[in-house]
Formats: sequence, C-alpha cells, structure tokens
Amino acid sequence: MGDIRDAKRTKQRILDAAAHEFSRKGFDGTTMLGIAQRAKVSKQLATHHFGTKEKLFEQVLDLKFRPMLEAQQQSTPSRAPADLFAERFKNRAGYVDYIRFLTWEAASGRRALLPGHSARKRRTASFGEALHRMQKAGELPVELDHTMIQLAVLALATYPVAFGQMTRLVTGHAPNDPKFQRKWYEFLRALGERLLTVKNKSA
Amino acid sequence: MGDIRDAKRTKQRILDAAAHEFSRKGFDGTTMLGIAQRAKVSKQLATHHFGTKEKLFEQVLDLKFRPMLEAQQQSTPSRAPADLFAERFKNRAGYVDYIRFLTWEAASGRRALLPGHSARKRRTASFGEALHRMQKAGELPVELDHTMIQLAVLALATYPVAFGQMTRLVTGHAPNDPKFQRKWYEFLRALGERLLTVKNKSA
DNA sequence: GATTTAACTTTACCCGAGTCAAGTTAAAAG
DNA sequence: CTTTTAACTTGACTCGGGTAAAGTTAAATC
Repeated sequence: MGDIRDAKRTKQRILDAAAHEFSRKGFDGTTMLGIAQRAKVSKQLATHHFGTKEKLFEQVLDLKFRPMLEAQQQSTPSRAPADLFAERFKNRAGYVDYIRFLTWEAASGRRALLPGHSARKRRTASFGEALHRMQKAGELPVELDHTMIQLAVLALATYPVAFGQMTRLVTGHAPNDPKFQRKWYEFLRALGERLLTVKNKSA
Repeated sequence: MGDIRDAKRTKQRILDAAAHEFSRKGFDGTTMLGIAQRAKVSKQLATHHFGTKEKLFEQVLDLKFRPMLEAQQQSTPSRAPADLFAERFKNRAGYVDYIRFLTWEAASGRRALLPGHSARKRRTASFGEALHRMQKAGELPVELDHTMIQLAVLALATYPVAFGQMTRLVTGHAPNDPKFQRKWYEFLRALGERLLTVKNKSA
C-alpha cells in the first residue's frame, strides 16, 4: 500500500475517508476495513492512530462539524423577522452532511450523540432569547410561544433534507434540486410573512 | 425455555419482540439473539419460522405497519382547512414507532425501505389532489403551491417526534410529553389559521 | 399406545467485525 | 553508515453475528 510515512497527511486521509463512510452509511454500517481501503491504508493503522472506532467517529464529528457549528453561530436572526424560516432553510441546505448526522442521532434515539452538545445548547438558547426579545420589541406576535416558533423553524428547515424520500414523494423533486429549493424558499417566505407579521401593530 | 408448541402464538411473540427491538435499535442494532431472548425462544427458532433476518424485518414492517397505513387512509382532509397541520400532528403523534421507522428509512438514505411504497405513493397523491381541489374551491390560498403545503404539513407533524433530541433542546419537553403536545397542537392551529386563511375571500 | 408430524433446542460452523502483538521498512539523527 | 524512532503492515485472536444441520420433545393421528 502507499507507504509514504507522512503521519499528518495519512491521518487526514483516514479522517476524510471515515467522514465519507460514516456520513453515508452511519456508524454501524461503516467498517474499519472500508475506511482503511478508501484511505489506502491497512485497517490496523486507523486503529493505531485513532484508538478505537468510536474515538475515530468522535474525531470525525469534531473536526468535520465543529467549524460548521461555529459558523452557524450567526444563528441569531439578523434578517427581517418574516424571513426567519426561509433564511434558516437556506443556511441548513448547505450542510447536508450535518443534517445526515443529526438524522442518525435522531434515529439512534440517543440524547446527545454529536459532540459540542453544550455549544448547541447555548446556541439554541441564545436563538430562543433573540426571538423572545423580538417579541417584546413588537417584531413578532406575542400570541405565539417563541419556543414553538423556534421548533417550527428547525422543522421546516431540516425536514425536507432529512426526509428526502418524502420530499421526492410529495413534490417530485429531490431535496437538493435547485428548483425545489427555490420553491421551498419562496414558500417559507410566504409562510413567515403570514405567520410572523404582527397584527394590530399600532393598537 | 417455554416449549408450548403453539406455532401461531410463538410466531406472534417473535414478531412482537422483533418489532420492539427493531423499532428501538434499528436494523443493524438489532440482533437475532436479542429478539429471541425477548420472545423467550432460541434464536434459531426465529430463523426457522421467518427465514433470514431481513425477511423477519419485512414481516415486521408488513404486519405492524400495513394496518396503520391503511388506517391513515383517511388522510384526506376532513376537518376545517385551517386545522390541517394540527390534525395531522395529532394523528402522527400516535404512531411513534412508525415515525421511528421513517427516520431510519431517511437515515439509511434508501428511497424505499418501508413496504407498501405504492400505497404510500397513492395516499400522498390523493392528499395532494385534495389540497388542490380545496384551492380551486377557494378554501385554500392559491398563491401557495399545494405540494409545498403538503410537505410543510408532514414536516411539522413529523419533525418534533422524529428529532426528539431537538424538541427537548428547544422546548425543554419530551415530544411525548402531553404538555408539549398540547402546546404544539395549539401552535399548529394558529399557524394553520394564519397561513391557510384565504385573503379577499369575496374579492 | 405406536407412529408420524411439527415445534422447538442444541451443537456446530463460518464469517466479518474490531483489536492486540509482533514484525518490517522508511526516514531522521548522530 | 549505524542507530533510533516513528510509520506502517502482517498475522493472529476473540467475540458476536447469522445460519445450517442434526437432535429432541410434545402433540396429533391412526
């Protein structure tokens, strides 16, 4: 096999291969051999570098998604309130792999499979508080529970990508089809408009 | 072990056990031994009755979910248009196991893991047509693409249950918490009201 | 009550998974 | 050029998975 003796690059290759396999086949569906072959390495080398399979998995999650999570830090809504849904979807649609992991986390039934749980928690909380502030500022209807709004935002941004089979079934388009994305984006704008517009603003 | 020589009951016990295991641990996570032990049977008996693990899985899906799918045949909206979202959620919330399987299907990335695919297809189509008819009858806003509405209905009905970890994170409640379900139901009613009410009905 | 049939269990096997321990080879250091 | 160190590979092992075949026991049939 490729015997280049460059640990750094090799580890990176293994990491990439692992990310590829894991994100496509899930934890159980992925084998160390598969990862190794993709990385053009003996399967034992992966173990040698990363310890166990679980640890490798964690490493993958960490290195691959931590930046993404940090980048999403700008989840504090900056746009117009009515565009909340649409913008969140636009953002999410770029992180298909992340959604796939979220879906596995959901399917696995565990409470916190993904790392950076506390970061997620903080981010979620701050987003919630932002919504709350917007309500008090009269930019969002106070009749709606802001945690429910938040959940709806997530649902509408995530579901079509996560449940691709359903999107295909219902709309006839794949979730990554630009045509679908445009239509869904427009729909979410309309939805945001109708749902989040404050009635009797001056009353 | 229990040696009762009642094939019918035994098969049913195995089926129940399998449904329990599969729906909690997924296909890969489930072992024949686990199923057998739960059914108080040797693991080989399961194979003897059902052939292979895959076949058992299919049987479980078939026997457990076909009735449920048929029951959902009444997915043609009968309620007031504005209650579309809320009612669908209420319906879905009763089928937690089914949602779990859907989530696996989604996570697996396959297009049609669940059986009765054609039935699902038909049901989906008829629901879509119903929405379309309602639009033409002036009961739903025509500005919104009805396939998008349909997808939103699914998203809002399914997501909180499927992504339980997120629901917990955002709302602080478990998805099966009655308190949450009530609040979400109310939210969806409001959402339906605001989104689906036809403007300028008499114009 | 003997025989047949079907419901189960036991034993055994293969395979592929992850992992451990020992070798081998390349590069760096002196 | 030798030594050392680190990067890898090879071989071997265990464990748990699913499955096939043979053995056993209960119930049905005559």
